[in-house]
Amino acid sequence: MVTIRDVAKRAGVAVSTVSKVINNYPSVSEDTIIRVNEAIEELHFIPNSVAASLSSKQSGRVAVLTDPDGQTLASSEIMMQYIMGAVKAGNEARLDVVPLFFSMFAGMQVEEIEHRLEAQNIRSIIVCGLDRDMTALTQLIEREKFKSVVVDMPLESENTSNIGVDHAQAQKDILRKTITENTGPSNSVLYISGRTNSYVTEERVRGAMELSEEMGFDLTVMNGEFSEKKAREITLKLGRDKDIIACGSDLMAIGAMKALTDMNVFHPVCGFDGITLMGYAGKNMTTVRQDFKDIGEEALRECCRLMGGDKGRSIRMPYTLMQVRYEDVLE
Amino acid sequence: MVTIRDVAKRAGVAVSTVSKVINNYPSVSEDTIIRVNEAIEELHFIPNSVAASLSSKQSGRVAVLTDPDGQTLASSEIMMQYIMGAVKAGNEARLDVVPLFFSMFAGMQVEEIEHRLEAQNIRSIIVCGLDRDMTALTQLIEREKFKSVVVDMPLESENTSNIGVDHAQAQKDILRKTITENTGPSNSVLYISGRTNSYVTEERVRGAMELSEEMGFDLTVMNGEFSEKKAREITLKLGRDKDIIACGSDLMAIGAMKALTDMNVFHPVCGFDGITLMGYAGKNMTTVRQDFKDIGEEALRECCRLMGGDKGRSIRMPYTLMQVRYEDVLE
DNA sequence: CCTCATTAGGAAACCGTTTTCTTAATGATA
DNA sequence: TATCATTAAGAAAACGGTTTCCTAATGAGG
Repeated sequence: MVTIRDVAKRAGVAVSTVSKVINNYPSVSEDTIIRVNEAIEELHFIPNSVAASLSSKQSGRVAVLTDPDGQTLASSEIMMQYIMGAVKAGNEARLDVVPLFFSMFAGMQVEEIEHRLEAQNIRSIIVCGLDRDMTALTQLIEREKFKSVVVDMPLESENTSNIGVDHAQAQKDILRKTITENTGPSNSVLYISGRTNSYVTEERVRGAMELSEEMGFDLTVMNGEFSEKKAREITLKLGRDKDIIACGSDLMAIGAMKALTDMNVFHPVCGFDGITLMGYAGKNMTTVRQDFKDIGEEALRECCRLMGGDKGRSIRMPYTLMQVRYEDVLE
Repeated sequence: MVTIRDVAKRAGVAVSTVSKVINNYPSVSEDTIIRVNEAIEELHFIPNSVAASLSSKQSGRVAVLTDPDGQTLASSEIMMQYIMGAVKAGNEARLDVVPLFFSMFAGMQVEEIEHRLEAQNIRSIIVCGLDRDMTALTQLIEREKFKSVVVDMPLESENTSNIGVDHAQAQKDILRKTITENTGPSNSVLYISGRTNSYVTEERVRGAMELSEEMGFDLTVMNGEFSEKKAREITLKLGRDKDIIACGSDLMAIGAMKALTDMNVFHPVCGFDGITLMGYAGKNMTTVRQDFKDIGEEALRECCRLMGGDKGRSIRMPYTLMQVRYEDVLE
């Protein structure tokens, strides 16, 4: 393995100088920079990230915490996107990204989790799929020992940023689109919501309710708990008499659509997320497509900013409204 | 952060002694072990894996190389399972697992990939989703600079193990089951295969052909390239006159089933993999369920063995035949 | 009782970086 | 010309472990 010493020798400078060049420190002359970079090129030197992360409290590593075991079947796809995005951005920023899963910390106190993260030189965490009732993880973020970027939870502080789409607005948009594009009476909407301990549920429900006031349609909200099965049951019971079924997640939208199909009723259904599975569920479905990979990337970049000293903030990501078609799945 | 020095002080021994206790070295007295472990407990000491991996050529880190961008939509779920399994087992073995994606190495020569891995202190790699035409990655494995565990490729050497189910046997089993459980004539099977540059395709096709000889049914093999669309097209063209459609992957099975449904034909279809998506595709489908998470776990354990000095070998993992039902998806 | 082998434990070097000090050299100012 | 900043570069001390010696103590063998 070629080390920084080899480069230093080759360039005829001290190791510290090479390090400064690598990290773009000021107070290195143009000449030296060139000489060092040549040596780096010639020797195909790549700095050892493990050593860097050990010696530097700066170049910390960042953990992506996800919960692919979590409630929904869709989560595996979504979590993978988050991870891919973060790993990709981490690669570009020369930052080690380590994937961790909620299940690893099951039953642990905050302190222990903290120790475990410290023991991996983790300085920053990205948390995806956090619910209100996950106290240990929430505490972890709030104690601010780590720079945190939380996806879809309104946490914000000196060391904590949050990121995600504007769920309320997106819900309004997709629902409005669904209503206006369908010629039926559309004055009666069944909204099947996600679990109530989830922030996105609150927001999405709020969006739906606000729109119902604005447009003056009838809105029934039922708790589908993010469960396809539950959504199915609710739809079987109440779906027939409604004009439109709106769901707080794609998975529930699928459950609802299956139920409608079984009943031989053909109301439009809209979901939320934009998972691949949607393509397989039926016709006349729309959804809000979030770009989870982009979110993962941006979350990692935000980690860098926080580690660089920036204050926590709120980041809203774009989304798109889409008509679901099986043909799209076939690429 | 509490370090090994703190523990040493507390236990009244040298750092080296603590290290020996942590790593279960011999030549430490029972007494000392107990004292040290008490100190570890009391201080809540967790060894820093970064430092360990820097100082020790032994405690290397292992990379999981996956390709979730890859051809199939299913891959995101499958790759996630591999990663989860590996991370879980890595956690237990106190080994850092770092996720990497094929796309990161696109267009690179082996040497560069090697350097990049070395620069992360990676000593062992798990490769999932490798195809015959990925020369750089194949070379990477064959140069044996790293201990490799390859999923579903028959690579084996001093430093290389392979792991996976017996694809030929599994294909025979699922096909036999599909044939015997369906009362129709069943003397004519359409087999839609995966891409030909893939080892699993060879094996699965071999299995189907062997069974066709053994049981004396008619077998037509078509190349579906692991594509749902292609499988759909093939089925539209040839499916009607067959009795059974067998596919080299679930995704293709779904494409085939959709095509049959569109044609109002109801032949049994069998796939391969056991992805969640199958539950949404239709009735009368069977598949071979692989436990990708288990494979990931076992792969990581094999990395440990290889790093411990064991020679490479071949590991066959169990699989199950299953009837696909939407109800199962609803758990 | 002396020698030799064996064992328990410690001191110190090392892994490959970063970072903090120093020092030397340069140029500006008085 | 003497003084003081300022800048470029190097030496050395971290970072938190592992590992390689080395020493002291113990017990066995003669």
